[in-house]
Amino acid sequence: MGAKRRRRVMAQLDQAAQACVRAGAQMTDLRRTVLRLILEAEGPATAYELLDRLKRTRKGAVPPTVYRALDFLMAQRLVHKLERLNAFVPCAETGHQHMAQFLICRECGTVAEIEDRAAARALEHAAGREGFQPRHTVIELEGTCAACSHPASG
Amino acid sequence: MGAKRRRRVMAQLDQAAQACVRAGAQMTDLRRTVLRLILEAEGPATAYELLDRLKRTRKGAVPPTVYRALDFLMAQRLVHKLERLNAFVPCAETGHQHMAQFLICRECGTVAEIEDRAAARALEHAAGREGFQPRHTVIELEGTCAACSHPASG
DNA sequence: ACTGATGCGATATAACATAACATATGGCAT
DNA sequence: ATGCCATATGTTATGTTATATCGCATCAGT
Repeated sequence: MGAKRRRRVMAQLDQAAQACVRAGAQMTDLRRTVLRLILEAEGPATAYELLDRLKRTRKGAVPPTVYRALDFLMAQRLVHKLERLNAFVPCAETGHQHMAQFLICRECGTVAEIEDRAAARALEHAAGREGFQPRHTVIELEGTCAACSHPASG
Repeated sequence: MGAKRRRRVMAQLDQAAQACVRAGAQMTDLRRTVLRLILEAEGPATAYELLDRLKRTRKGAVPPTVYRALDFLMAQRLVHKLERLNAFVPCAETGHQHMAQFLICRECGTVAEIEDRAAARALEHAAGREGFQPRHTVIELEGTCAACSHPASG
């Protein structure tokens, strides 16, 4: 189903471009390409993996090239960084602001993004009690996913 | 209050040593020294900062020296790693297992460790709904602490 | 003494990220 | 059209964080 997937990626890229227009941000060729590479990746992609892929179509690409694009994409909330993996994934809920939470499987490397409102609220309240104003929150649960917990069951 | 503080660090080191005995783990000189450096630090300490300090008393210290000690201390839950900072802090609740949460101030660099049971429960439930078994959880809120939010108020 | 586990020394290198300065590109006021 | 500014990207170099690997020493259990 490569064709179907490519169409979905294209749609996501168009959505992202529109979001940038609304935000008054410039979705350039470079940024679009890096976002595409992230969307096309099977799982989390490291900056240097993205760089290697980027080089295929952009000869002079070097680390700052990709890190700048990543900074932009993160600022636009189109991409998340997984701090435990030093790797990047597309934002699953592009558009609305949210406190993303990630389930990282140690066995198969799969990453699932969830959004548990109760947990988010609880953390916001806990921060509030301390007089703390959160701007960016990292929530990453590392462990074993359902598939890897029930080996060869299905 | 240097003397008071030194006594507190000593007490924490002794506690840690006892915890290791109970766990059947060896608190060696190196590990004890690295833990002491972390306890003595004003805030989060990076591995290479610890290495520099360690070198003063241990000439041949190199990165693996400190990383091995850190791995041990984290396994014993005596030290936490802050993923956003690539830095290490002592565990505030040494002894009982807990899902630590950190409030990291961007202004002053202060890090507070809290433990909000409601948030922890919510995340555990959310993970459970996905069939995910968490082994290690990272929760880090980056923002502005109370002191930095109310500048020059006191 | 033998053996296996572990802790650490030592060297090298991998992986991740940014600083600093140069060059291009496009909008816009004159 | 020209000059100016802001933004994006190119370019070079370097800084920062972390691990692989091999070897030696120590020590508990047999």
